[in-house]
Amino acid sequence: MKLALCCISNILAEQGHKFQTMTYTRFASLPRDEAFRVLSERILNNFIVTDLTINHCAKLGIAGYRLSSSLTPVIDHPSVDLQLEQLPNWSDLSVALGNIKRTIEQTRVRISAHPSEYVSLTSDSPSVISNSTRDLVSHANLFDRIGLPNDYRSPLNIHCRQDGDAAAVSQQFISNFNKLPSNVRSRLTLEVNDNVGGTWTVANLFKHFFQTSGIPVTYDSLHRSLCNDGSSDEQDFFLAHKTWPTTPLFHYSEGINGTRKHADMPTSTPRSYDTNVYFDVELKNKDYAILKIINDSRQGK
DNA sequence: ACCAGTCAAGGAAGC
DNA sequence: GCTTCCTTGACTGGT
Repeated sequence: MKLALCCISNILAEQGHKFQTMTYTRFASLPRDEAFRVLSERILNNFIVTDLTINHCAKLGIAGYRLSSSLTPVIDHPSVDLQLEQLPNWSDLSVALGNIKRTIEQTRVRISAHPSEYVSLTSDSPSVISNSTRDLVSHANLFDRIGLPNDYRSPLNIHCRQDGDAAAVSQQFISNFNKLPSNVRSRLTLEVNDNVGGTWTVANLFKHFFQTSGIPVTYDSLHRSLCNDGSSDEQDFFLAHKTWPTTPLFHYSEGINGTRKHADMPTSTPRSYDTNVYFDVELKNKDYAILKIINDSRQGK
């Protein structure tokens, strides 16, 4: 069983290596040159922190890393829609991307991403679909820039958040999915939802997305416990497991007092049922939580 | 230096 | 139907 860090290393953050962001509102309020200067410096910082974080994972024995989905703020906003090449520090950004690519090649840390929960491929609103498409394409293009495989070894994992008639909702999803560029389609996976009594259990994802379209199902221990149709954890784990043509990338998290709110630290360890699997660890203390799981499992707890 | 409010998104859930 | 909630951490502006 291999563990993966989600977005932020708390250890590096304490050392001052933090991601930066910028809102569209702020960007639009500044004079153009100033806005571009601040934005491009923050994006460069984010690429540098990403490179540091992947190296950090490798050093700690953390086998995977989920990229932050806020590495390149503002540029994907519908009113901005910029390419990285159009930023004033593109040559520096290009070097930083090359460094990330080399780090991934050297460390062999498995890279993934989990685009915003607001990405929706089932909405009736054309603007929601176009915004979601732009977001997914941006992720996939960044993946390409840093040399990630164009398949499920580097998954782009999202949810189908629309509840309702499973067949109808999935049909609408697939209709929009089919319009996506291949570098998105070949990486896209769907995760079990966390809404109680929701439509998108592992079993429904399996039936309406994997069996019809071959889309892998991302098992999540906490979401599954909240959203299931009476099936056991083991049943759902294995059902999801066989949808992956490569080693699955699943999620492990623990809720506080039975809620979906993520706990700071683990009180248990992910169950891999003796299979080969990666787990994104969605606990708030991040790498501290992962190190605890690693230490606990070494001690046979 | 610190603190509270802001930002950003789309669907769910509650009036 | 409308409002609020959900979620997150860095930014922002006022003190």
